[in-house]
Amino acid sequence: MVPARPTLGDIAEATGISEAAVSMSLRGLPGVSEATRQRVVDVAAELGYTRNLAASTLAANRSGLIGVVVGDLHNPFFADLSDAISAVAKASGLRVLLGTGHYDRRRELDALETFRDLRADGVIIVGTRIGARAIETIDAHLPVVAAACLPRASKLDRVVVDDRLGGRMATEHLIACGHTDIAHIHGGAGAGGRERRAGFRDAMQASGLPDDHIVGGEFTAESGAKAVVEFAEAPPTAVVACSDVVAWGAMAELARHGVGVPADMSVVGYDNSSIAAPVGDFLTTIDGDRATLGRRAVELLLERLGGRTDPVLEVVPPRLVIRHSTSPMENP
Amino acid sequence: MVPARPTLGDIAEATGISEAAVSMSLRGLPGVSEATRQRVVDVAAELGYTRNLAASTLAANRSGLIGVVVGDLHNPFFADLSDAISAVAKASGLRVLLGTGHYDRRRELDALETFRDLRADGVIIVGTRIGARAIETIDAHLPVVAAACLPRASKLDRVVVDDRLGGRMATEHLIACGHTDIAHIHGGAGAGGRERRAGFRDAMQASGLPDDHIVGGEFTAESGAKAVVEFAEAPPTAVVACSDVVAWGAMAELARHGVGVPADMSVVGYDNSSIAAPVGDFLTTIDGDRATLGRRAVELLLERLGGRTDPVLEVVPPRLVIRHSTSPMENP
DNA sequence: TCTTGCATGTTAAGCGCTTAAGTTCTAGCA
DNA sequence: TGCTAGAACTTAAGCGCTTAACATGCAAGA
Repeated sequence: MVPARPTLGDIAEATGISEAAVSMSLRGLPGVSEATRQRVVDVAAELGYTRNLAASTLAANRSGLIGVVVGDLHNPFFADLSDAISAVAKASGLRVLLGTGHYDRRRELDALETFRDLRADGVIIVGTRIGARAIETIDAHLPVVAAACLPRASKLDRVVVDDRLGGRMATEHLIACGHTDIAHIHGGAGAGGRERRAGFRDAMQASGLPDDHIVGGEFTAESGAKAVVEFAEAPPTAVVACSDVVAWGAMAELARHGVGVPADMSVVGYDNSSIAAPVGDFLTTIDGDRATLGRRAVELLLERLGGRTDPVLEVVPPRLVIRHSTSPMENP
Repeated sequence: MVPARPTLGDIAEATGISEAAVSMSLRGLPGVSEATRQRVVDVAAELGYTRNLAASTLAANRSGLIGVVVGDLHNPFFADLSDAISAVAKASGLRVLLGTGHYDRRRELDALETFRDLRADGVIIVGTRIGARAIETIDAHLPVVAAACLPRASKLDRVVVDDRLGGRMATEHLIACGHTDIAHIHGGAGAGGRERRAGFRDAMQASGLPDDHIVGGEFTAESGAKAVVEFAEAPPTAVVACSDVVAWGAMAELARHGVGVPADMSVVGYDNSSIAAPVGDFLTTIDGDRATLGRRAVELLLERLGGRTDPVLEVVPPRLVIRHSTSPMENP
């Protein structure tokens, strides 16, 4: 363990070339002949050289690292987003490390501070609950981009999904299918819950339909199941759920009552999460476009590193994914 | 952004104390009077000092960082395990960073190498598919502990759940409930799949029951759903799934077909993951004891750092968690 | 009164790298 | 032939910290 890892100096000695030239060779900088570079690379491989990131960070004042602080690893939406971020960052030659806090503000902040201390080039926070003040303190040191969350730190770059639009799109899809009696299972104060509900209302009002058939209250499957029970007396013909999980809970309950989806009732979910997978290619849902979200987050970070200073708020439109849980209203 | 962060030197100047003394003060080392320490701490706070981890890592040849390489963020078992690791490590004064590869060997290796280059004090790999050779190369530089996966690198410390026992426990529970027609939805070559299946067979054989009703093949919800379709012709009365996700997929499909759980069919999952939450306090499952797994992984790492050199393989027994997805067989 | 010893510092070297500012040396050109 | 430009390096300073080795002053024991 730790058997004196070779350094640039060792390579320099072995090749008879100066440390500086070795460094330049290894990093592919101009100013070294191709023959020399090749020799250096060969010797480095032979010696099992690995560059010391601590040393190069210190010397160059750049680490080539970006940190991602994820609020909750269990949320598949965030997991997808982190994956997207990693992929894009890697393409830009940056390495990505994750920190997590499992919704514990203190631990989230720890992660953020670790990245700051590490001299990461920048940080992307994903669905965290860190306070605006704490973020601004960090942002003074290294650029912070918020993805899928909206801290009230005005000077930050932020990328979010337009959940209100998403709620509207889901509802409009059902209206276009001919449904008029549509209920919404809402998610209360959870992430995007309010906006999605507002979108539902927008769509219903725009079509002159009643917008007050709203039940539920949480982002859980139970909430979905309970909602179904609640409107058992006077069931709507279609439902907009605030998330796929909720939709799934509702559908499970409907199945138990012998209500077929979409035959007897159409259901739209939200998130296009992998949680929709159990129901196969089944659930019509709203896709939050994690790929775009992740890509833009990295791009905004790169722009900041490139010198931009004015904050950007970017709203990514969601996408309606029509599958098989919704169907046109049959004319009676 | 990056407005010349204060250094130890700045604090030294501001307090009129040497850099060395400032360093010792900030780290709480002996050799400095309490009065001086307090003064240093105050001035540091006032100046907004944050320690440069790159510099201290370089100088001390220790980073206080441990890396966790997670195979798949979407697997809630791994997410839980990472959480457990973070918590324990933090209690030992170590900071934890995550790297992920989303089951891409190359990207997993990238993460591992990043930690090596960062001079992390050690690495815990969680359910990754990195090859044994690659791991041993890294292990030569910094201690690597494998959790919930069994790379064939013999010199490594490893902590695993006794999945064979777990599979047996799940099956025995159903047998104890009076079931005799029990199927297993297996997970193929995925982590623990083989062992869980072997455990299923152990239990069935021990009770003289047929052990060949095995379907499925992957650790996905789809696989679970497909399995249900596969045995639609001659459904068993109980099912042992190789994971909660798979059980969940199966149950979703069962629900669609109007098959009640546990009324018409008992289902046991595996992992006791938070994914069991959508189904509330519902899914009977095998608990892999992530807390113990995570704690032991960190402890083994600390022991390595403390000087132990002989490899350890630790097997943690699982626990049966009886909930409401299984019920005694009704006598016909 | 003269050591000892401890508490409280200080000095200085150095961790492994990057980079600005030289130094050679060769080739091209008038 | 002499001059210059560029290619291909080398030198040396320094990034911000840690740490071993050394200094200093003061209380206590002989």
